[in-house]
Amino acid sequence: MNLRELSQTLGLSQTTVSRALNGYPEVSEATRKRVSDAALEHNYRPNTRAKGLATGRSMAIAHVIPQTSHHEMVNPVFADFIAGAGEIYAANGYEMILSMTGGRDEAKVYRDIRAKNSVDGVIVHAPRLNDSRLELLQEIGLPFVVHGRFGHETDGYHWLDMNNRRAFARATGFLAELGHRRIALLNGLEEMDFADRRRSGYLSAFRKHGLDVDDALMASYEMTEYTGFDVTQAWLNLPNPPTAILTSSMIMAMGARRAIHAAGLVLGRDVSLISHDDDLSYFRNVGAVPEFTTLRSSVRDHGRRAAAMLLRVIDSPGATLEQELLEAELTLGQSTGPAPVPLRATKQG
Amino acid sequence: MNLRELSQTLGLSQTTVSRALNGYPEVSEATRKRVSDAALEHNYRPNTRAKGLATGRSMAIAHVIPQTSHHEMVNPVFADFIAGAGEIYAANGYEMILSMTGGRDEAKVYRDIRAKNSVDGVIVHAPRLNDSRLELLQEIGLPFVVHGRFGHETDGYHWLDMNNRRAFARATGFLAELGHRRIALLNGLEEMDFADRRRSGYLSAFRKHGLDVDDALMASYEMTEYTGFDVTQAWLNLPNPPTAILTSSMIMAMGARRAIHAAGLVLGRDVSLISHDDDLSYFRNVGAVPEFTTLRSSVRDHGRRAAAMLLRVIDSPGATLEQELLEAELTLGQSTGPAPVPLRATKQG
DNA sequence: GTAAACTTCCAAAGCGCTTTGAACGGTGTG
DNA sequence: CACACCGTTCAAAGCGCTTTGGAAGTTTAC
Repeated sequence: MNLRELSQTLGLSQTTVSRALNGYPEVSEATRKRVSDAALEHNYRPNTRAKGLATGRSMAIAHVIPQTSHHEMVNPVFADFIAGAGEIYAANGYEMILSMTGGRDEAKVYRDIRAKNSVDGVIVHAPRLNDSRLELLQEIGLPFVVHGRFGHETDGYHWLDMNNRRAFARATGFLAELGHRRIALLNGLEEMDFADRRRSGYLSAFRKHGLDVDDALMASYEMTEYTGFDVTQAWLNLPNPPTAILTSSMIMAMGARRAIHAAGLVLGRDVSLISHDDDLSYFRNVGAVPEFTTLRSSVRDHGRRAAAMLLRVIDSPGATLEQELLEAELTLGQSTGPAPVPLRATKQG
Repeated sequence: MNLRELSQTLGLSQTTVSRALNGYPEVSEATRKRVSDAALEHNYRPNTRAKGLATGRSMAIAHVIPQTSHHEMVNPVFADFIAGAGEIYAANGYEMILSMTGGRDEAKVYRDIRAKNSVDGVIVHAPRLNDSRLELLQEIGLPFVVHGRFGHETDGYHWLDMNNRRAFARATGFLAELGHRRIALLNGLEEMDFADRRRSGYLSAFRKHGLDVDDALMASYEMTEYTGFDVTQAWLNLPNPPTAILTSSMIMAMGARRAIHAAGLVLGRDVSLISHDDDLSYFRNVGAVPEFTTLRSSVRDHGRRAAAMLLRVIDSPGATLEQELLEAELTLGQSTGPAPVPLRATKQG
């Protein structure tokens, strides 16, 4: 059933039917009712493409997923982010199209999207420290919202980010106040913006608490379970191992936990652990007292907010610069405790 | 740059330019070259919507992600499946649109997709045992491929599935041959088709090896880490605990491993564990001898195959019924070993 | 040299929608 | 009664592409 057929069965013009369905004022309530009843009865939906062609709007948003690395091809947090964004799109009649850059030229993917005119806007994922995408996107003039920020270039574009720096400063400070002086950081890949901000927060707390930075205790890797295990195991074998570890993802934290157990140590007593937690549904850190102390920030919620932001930007372009910085919540769990005694002793010496 | 502009700069008609770019024979090689050079130079891409409107094909595939349950809202394996499918779509000029049913009426989502005419086909995820979608999809006449099967209704539609029954029969048999007699099954939600087939395979091995089925050792839950932990912990506290556990997902296996460690037991010695493994990139079970013994079947590969299948179905509708059953690979790791002695003794008694 | 057969290109219609500009009938006003 | 005005409806153009049905121009066949 298309518009022409529907209008014919109603004995009305396409114009009137179209207007009735789209809520235009120049149609009487009586006919509007008649039209929408008929539309419902025949399960009429306007053809997406025809509507898009006529309006110049496609009612679709693209999420461009970069291939961040060889192993971490699909970061599991994308799934939750996208689920959140999808809620907003569904509620607003938008479609979500997903496009993985794979091995292809990233710039080409964006340019294609622009040239094909198939979406009204883009959500940019996984911004890097020196990311050519900012310039590119501004050049091609496609509305976009970034989940995160592009290094020091934080102005002139719309973004939504978690306050990574403050979160990791806070967590590091919390551990320092528990007496830990050897605090390790198990971070994501160095070139990622979030990883840089987290390290920066970590280091600022070191300065504030007068701790000595040890490069050996800062690692940047793909955020897989096995990396978490390997790195932690290596750290625990150090002559002067860390008494506390900060990890950038729950998956890494699970690997770290495994290494700690494997070494015969007890989490929260021998080694403290704080992880950033995207609050993924299938990893939920539950219980009266959760197992892990975490910096929690729901990536699903980020998805919702970023999507809503993009829709606002599309609706009123150039209205305001939308920038939202979300705070992570430090949630106490059983994985943190005071620094073990032997190290407290060295702290005094 | 659109077709009209491009044809004007070339001094050709839109017809000729369109044909040149789409490889039609009635255009000389010389002009074809001239046209495609100009298209490249101006970065011309045909407008997706206009092309779709004209051809009646939208060059897009929808993946409809059901909300399987409250907690496991976004099954993490979808991400990898979709990444695999995305490769195929990208290589064939298709777009992938993602649509989560969320809390909405599932049938309505499919009907809308059909009525809006915005995709050429659908991949159906997470089929259930009694799933009304089969009838619905056949009624509305939208090409579709199912990842999995709809219960006993295995004919009359295109599907790609893993041989869940055989895989779990094999793993159970393998454990039985190692002397285990108390083998537990930690499965996904009961209404899911895959869970039913896995239990059926598990039970068939019980019959074959003359083992006694104990309902207390069969659990069906959402496949989260915490469920894996909780259920395993409860099992280990049983007066007559299992000596081996089969899990339906690596995430559950990780929870199970945690419970085994927490009980002071050693994986592969005190308790054996075999998990189904979707071969997710961030959970990859690596190492010379992998930690877990698994039934491995790359869900990313499933995504590729299902996508390719759907494209074939769309290209030649009604050609053949495409049904592909993939075998999982039993990969030996360190999580399995002979049944511990005290239980071997009871086996004799 | 002319008809037939290709080759190469084009004008125009059509895909299903929105939207502009105009028409039509009914009301209120002077 | 004529006029303007308003509410309601419509015909037609246009979005950017493909494709049908020619129409030129070029080659081959007799």
